[in-house]
Amino acid sequence: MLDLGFVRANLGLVEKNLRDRKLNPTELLGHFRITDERRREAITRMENSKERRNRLSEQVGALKKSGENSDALTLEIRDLKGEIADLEQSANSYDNELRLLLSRLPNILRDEVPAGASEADNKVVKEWGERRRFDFEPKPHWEIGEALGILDLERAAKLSGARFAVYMGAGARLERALISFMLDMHTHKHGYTEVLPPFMVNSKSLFGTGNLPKFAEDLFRCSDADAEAASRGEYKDNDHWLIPTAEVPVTNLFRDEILEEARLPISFTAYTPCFRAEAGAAGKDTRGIIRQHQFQKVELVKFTRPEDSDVQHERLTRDAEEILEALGLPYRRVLLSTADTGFSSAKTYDLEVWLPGQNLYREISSCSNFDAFQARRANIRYRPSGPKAKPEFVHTLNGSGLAVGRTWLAILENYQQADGSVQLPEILRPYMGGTDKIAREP
RNA sequence: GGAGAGGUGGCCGAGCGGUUGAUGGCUCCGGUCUUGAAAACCGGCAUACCCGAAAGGGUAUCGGGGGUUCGAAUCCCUCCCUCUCCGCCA
Repeated sequence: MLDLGFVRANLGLVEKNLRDRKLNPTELLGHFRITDERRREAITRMENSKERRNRLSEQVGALKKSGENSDALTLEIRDLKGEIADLEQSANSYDNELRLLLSRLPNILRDEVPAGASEADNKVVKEWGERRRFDFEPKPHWEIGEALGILDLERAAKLSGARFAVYMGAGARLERALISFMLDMHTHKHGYTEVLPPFMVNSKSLFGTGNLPKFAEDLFRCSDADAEAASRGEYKDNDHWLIPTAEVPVTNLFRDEILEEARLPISFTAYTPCFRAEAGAAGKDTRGIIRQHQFQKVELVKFTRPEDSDVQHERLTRDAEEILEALGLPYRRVLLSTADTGFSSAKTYDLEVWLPGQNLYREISSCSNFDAFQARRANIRYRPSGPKAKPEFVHTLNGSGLAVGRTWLAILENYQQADGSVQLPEILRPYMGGTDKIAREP
């Protein structure tokens, strides 16, 4: 969320930011000025009436104390009460309207984010690794997986419908191996603390990371969660939604807290399944396990001082890249354009892995700097040391380190052999019981 | 799920209808003292919003919401959370 005072003072900039993101400023910002004015007017009138009530009430107290009659004042206050209730209602309604408006405004993009109209304008800033040359026609992962008997999409559909997967045998173990390998690397080598958070969160948490109110349709919710209420700006702490990413529970760990500066930066890594409704993605990526309602992911989350977030963003992105490098998977780093950068993010790098079976690069990680945008929504602050010592919002960052399902399929496609087996990258072998390949069981 | 106890400022902890944003202690910040530090002493220290050029003023906030009252941290209702005991359970 942007700061109200900031939006008021920089309306032009906010509007430009919306245009850069290819969003509609009229729709999102339409009555900001008017709503803001009406809200302030209503608040001022309400507070003036309350002040009068408080003064009169004080006088009643004084009269009662000295044993004098206070009936006249009491009656006057009674009249005031109705007036206050009306003013309060109107002030609240303008206040809610403005807050909802504010909460739907995306983060301000960094200057270095390339201008663009779509993902086609994303900028490749780096390429790593050599694409393997095959002496046979490389297959897509769904063919390799089904043939090896380690991926069963048909039975998954029977169990749960489209966009689910069942991993079998070495396939299941490979998923688990990848999770362990990634967590080990991030905790041992990159200095992250491992977290195992709940896989369900309340709507307050989803507001904190920016998933609500705008993206309710992307989420799976439990029977106690009310999407309608969330769209009105009501966020509960006792309802349940399935997490779309570990970013939500992990970022919200410090919601409504003040951190000691000496603790920063804080780096967490978490493995969780992720649940996404994928509304609006109908017909997209229907083959294989590219786009699932449930997938596993190892996430990286950082909390930093404002002045450190850019450096930490680079570092976090490197931490994710090192997983790909350790696995020997060719990838490229892409700086997302203004149109493709997510709602809460000020700047995002995507890592795209090479998939020879489909002859394309595919997103496998997304690493973002959110500035104070999430911290403001979730009220996550730190106390700077020194004479000023006033709490300030931290900066939050996160990135996939990596999406496990997509890593799984990248290994199948990149390491497939002519005989249908899949060679395992050296570094994974200890996690796979010492075997060096996945082959069809005889 | 049932019974009981409790949720107060960065932390601990008083207050249990009347100028209480809230006693006190700790932490933190500034100062005195000291060669320096510690100790001691003095002073300062919540947040958001509204009005105001500013100085300053106002409103709200004692887990959340609602109610009673001229007036609520204090009384009532309700929800949430924590702790203890019982039950159930992977």
